[in-house]
Amino acid sequence: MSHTLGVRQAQKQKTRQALLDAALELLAEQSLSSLGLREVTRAVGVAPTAFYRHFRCTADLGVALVDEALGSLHPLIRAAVGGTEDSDQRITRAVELIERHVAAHPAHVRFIAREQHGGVQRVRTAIRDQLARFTEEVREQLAQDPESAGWSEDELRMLAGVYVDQMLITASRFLEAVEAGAAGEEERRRLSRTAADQLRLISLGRTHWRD
Amino acid sequence: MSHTLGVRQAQKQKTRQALLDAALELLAEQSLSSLGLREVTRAVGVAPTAFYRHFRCTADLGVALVDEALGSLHPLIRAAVGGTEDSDQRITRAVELIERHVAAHPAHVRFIAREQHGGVQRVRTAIRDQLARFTEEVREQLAQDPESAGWSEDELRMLAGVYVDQMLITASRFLEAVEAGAAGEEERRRLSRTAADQLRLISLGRTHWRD
DNA sequence: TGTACATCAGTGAACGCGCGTTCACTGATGTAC
DNA sequence: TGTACATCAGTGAACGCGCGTTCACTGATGTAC
Repeated sequence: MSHTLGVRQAQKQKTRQALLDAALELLAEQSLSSLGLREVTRAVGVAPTAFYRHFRCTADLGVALVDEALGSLHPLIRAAVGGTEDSDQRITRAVELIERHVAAHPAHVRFIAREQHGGVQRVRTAIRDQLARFTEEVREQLAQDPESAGWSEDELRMLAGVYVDQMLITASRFLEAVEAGAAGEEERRRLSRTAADQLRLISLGRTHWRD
Repeated sequence: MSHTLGVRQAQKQKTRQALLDAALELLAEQSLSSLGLREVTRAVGVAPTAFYRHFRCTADLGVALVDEALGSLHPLIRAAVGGTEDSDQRITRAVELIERHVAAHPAHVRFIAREQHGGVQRVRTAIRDQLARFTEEVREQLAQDPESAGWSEDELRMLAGVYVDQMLITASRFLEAVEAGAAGEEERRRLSRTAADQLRLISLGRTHWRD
């Protein structure tokens, strides 16, 4: 008979999520360092003071948004990098996964792109740490590939870094096209091709690294 | 007998530059979308209303900062990409140029990294346009290289894009190490090596693109 | 099951403060004669 | 060179406004017996 949460806890979580959602929406048009606590509570429809029941300040809320945006992304990273098809198929699939993720979660992608170098130190740090984890995971995936024979750990990390950087740049480019709606459709196709070519270029460099 | 400016114009320019400098310094700790006009004038030591003699709003000041930060960078880009030495020497030189530029103008680099995806549309657009110009310039330089025989214009632009993206990422990584001061010196050396390896990887891909 | 008490998410009034913007101004610089 | 007038960068007072934070509160939910 495990009522998992209780009415009070459930309601609290709901309000907290409403604050996160409202903040994310407001952050489409501004940076976290200018986001006001009152703006967020006003958008949700609660008193300003209710904010303090969930976060100490907007920077704390920002860190929670980083977890929400990137914490659940690890499976997608593995899916994008892993796989047993040939190189070209993997690249096509990776670009598609990125495009779909951006279309499904544009606000999260924008938040990460914006706050990665944004004005709130703790949020920057949280993002950098998560991206470093992604790089490690990609490195591990690459290490399992027969093509990585003879590569040092540092070299694999360097390669993984290029892939992660490239995926983030591709995501933020897709974002602009997604925001343009139907008008950006051709741009999206063009971006897909360019992104795939750029990944191919990097993979080619990888193949010949040990020449 | 050409007194180039006149006392009044010269004084105005001086104040304008002081506003730009003060804003850039304040933007070390926050984003443009939260920068206040009064903060800037207070830092300079003029009345808040003096601001309006130079800019209509902080977004306008931001666009002026983009020009200051990127407008003068075109010669450096050419120097970094061009040259007749062999590939490895060019890469080493390019990474050195980036590192020196970041050390000489850390605030400018941070501003561009931060506002590239920041909360002020017109500033984002100004940065994107300048970066697109860089990509075109790099493409033109690459086109002159014998190694580019058989490459289409789009392929060269794709390659130029990878180089520009990579240089920007490298610059923003150096920035973190530069901010750490003496403590970041080893990190800077590590970054130099990684950045050079990443450029080598891309150049290798380039060499084998037409295989 | 019912009762008495504890917890705590959300309220609403109040505060002092800094913001962007307006306006009429001052006085040094520039210009016409 | 001197004079009379125009320009305009910077001033300082004033405004209404929304901000973050404090505090004592309310009333639904949770808990102990």
